Amino acid sequence: MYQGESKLFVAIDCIIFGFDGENLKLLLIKRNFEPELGKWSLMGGFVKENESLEDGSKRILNELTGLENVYMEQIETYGGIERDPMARTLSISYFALINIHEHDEELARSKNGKWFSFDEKPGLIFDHNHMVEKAMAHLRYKAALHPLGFELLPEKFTIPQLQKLYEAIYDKPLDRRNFSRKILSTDLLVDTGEKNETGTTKKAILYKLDKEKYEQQFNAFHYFIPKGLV
Amino acid sequence: MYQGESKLFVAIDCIIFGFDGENLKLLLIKRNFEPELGKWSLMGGFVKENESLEDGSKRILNELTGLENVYMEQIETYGGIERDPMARTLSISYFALINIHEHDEELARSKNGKWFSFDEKPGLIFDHNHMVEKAMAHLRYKAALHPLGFELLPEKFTIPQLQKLYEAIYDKPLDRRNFSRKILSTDLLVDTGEKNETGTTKKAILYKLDKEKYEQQFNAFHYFIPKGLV
DNA sequence: CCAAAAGTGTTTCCGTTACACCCATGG
DNA sequence: CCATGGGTGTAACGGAAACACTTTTGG
Repeated sequence: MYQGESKLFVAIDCIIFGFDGENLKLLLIKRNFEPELGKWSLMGGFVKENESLEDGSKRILNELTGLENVYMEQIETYGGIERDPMARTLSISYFALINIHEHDEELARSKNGKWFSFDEKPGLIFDHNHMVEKAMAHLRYKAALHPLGFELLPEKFTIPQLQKLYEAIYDKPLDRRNFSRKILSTDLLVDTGEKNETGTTKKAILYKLDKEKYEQQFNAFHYFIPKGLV
Repeated sequence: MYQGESKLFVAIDCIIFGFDGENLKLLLIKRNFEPELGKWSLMGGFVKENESLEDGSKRILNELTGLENVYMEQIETYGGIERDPMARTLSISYFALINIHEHDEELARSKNGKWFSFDEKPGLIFDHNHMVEKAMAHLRYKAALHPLGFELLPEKFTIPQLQKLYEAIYDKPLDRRNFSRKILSTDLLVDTGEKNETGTTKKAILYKLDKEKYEQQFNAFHYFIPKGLV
């Protein structure tokens, strides 16, 4: 069936974002395999004959982080003829937003994984730099209008933490008071009654997501950042 | 190289939108080939070994419409295991916005192509219905914020025509005066000095796109439709 | 001179912004 | 008691929405 048509290698590459409280970070691997052994790249793998793309992307993310139930989104499929010098290979990029403190550090280390801030990120193989840029642009685009940011934080978090995240995403300072009002006006946050214990000054309120409203409202337009920023 | 990894069939399917002045339409084909001979589907084809995705999508669109230089955008890649009963096949969906009056009708007819409004659209094979829905959602999402609509109109067009297009996309009536002001405030339109001759009442001004500004501002956020609509 | 569609103006309203003050905490 | 960061309030501004009037055209 479909005789005479070509079959192609199809890979999945994951752009894995994390947030450590100060900087937005990217999880990369130093390749101990060919091609481009010894260079940095995104975590990736081939799509198997009996595996859906969704399953494949989850599997590949899990191989490096040990995580399941992570927010992932298919970004784009890259299909230039010469993008992989070994053989014609398509690559479908997925971005993943993970809570950086929950992943399996041991596992990541064993796969030569390392977190990088954007200002110290090494050059990557193939078109992976381009994939990262595209994913970053998508993150900025989407986080401006949709409550994406929560995916990068722990289950309980404070509004100042969320603000730091948005400031990291857009690399711009935001007004505390306006940001707080915008976030609270979405009605997506529930006061847990607890306070952040880590601070040396006034303790901030710990909120958690109202999962139900979050699902429902995810496609509504919000404006988490000042207009004209993206 | 990459021995032991699977290769997969990879197809491209095109969601082709057109606008006839009243309704938003979709160009579909009645298949005279297997599988699903005799049923309706999107125009598609396989990606060739020596062809990039971009070239492939253009080729496939051209085979049905005879058009080149069409606005196309990659939407999503579908990779469920069972989506094509003949053989495991990925499909990358592209949407195309074409000026319905410029395509090669003869060619389209020879390929069993036919335009459908959304309310008379037949059920489609495989996951093509889902692809259409996704593309439609993308059109709504994007046209709300970016000046996409122009791609569907003739080179010279009037503001009322553009408004009818937006009303078709969102299936909602819009306020003439506010819509006109919004569009003109973008500064993307140039008055050609000509007037639309077809009307039986007051003739509307024919505008054309300021291509340069269009390219520059395409990624800026506009609000062509009232908030909360999408 | 009438109907139908196109063009332009104005007021109102609401969300965003820009800014100030108070409160809690640990040292 | 003071420095630091967190929470809340308010006035001013600007863009969007709601609405009305005038103009052009063909019949």
